[in-house]
Amino acid sequence: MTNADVQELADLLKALGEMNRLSLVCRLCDCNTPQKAMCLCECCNVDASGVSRHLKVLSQEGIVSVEKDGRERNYSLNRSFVASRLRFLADKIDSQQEQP
Amino acid sequence: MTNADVQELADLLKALGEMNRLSLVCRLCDCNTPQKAMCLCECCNVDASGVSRHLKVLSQEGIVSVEKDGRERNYSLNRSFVASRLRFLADKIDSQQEQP
DNA sequence: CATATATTTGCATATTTGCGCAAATATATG
DNA sequence: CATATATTTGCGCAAATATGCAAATATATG
Repeated sequence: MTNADVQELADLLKALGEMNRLSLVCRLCDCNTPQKAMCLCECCNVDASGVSRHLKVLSQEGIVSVEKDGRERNYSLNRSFVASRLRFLADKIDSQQEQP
Repeated sequence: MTNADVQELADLLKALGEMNRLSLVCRLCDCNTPQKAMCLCECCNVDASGVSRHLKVLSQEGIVSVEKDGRERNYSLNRSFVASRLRFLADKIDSQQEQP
């Protein structure tokens, strides 16, 4: 695992490791259709601009996808991407190591 | 998933979501025996006090365990705990939701 | 006991981060 | 075009975070 790989994974975990962002992710997790940002405001304790910024972070990390629809944005969770990265780390972590 | 559950998970991810801390975790990941803090210094770009602080954060989140041995501390990764938390989130994320 | 080694802690500092508010932008609709 | 709605962005601020250095602490060893 290269240094860059570790950095990339750390960035992903950092994006997920904030209460309001993780709340957004959990909210999207429970939806099977893309959600408008306004609608997502309800699940965390910040105003619209804060939600916008959090969603931008999640989007930059590839955690959510955005779909433009008129003046609205529809967000959806990139389930397989996020789950696979988490499992990748989980697998690495609990695989037994050989004796050196 | 309660609000407190989300917060707890976010705290764990935040602890993992920092380059030097994740490097420490990866390092411990590749060892099957507890490692001394001094030895762990090599894998990240901070001095001993920085490593000490990072390990403290990891320890507080239950990510690593400490074992006192004279003037040294031996750290080991709590593999099953960390892996299970990551898989818990992965499972939640990529499980398909029912139509509402 | 004196000294060396391992680790932690206090302190200062630089940087990052999350936030709200107001303004800007984009787009729909009358 | 005027107005309403959705979202983003600039700005300032307070709190959190990461870091190094030096001092403190703990413990081993001569």
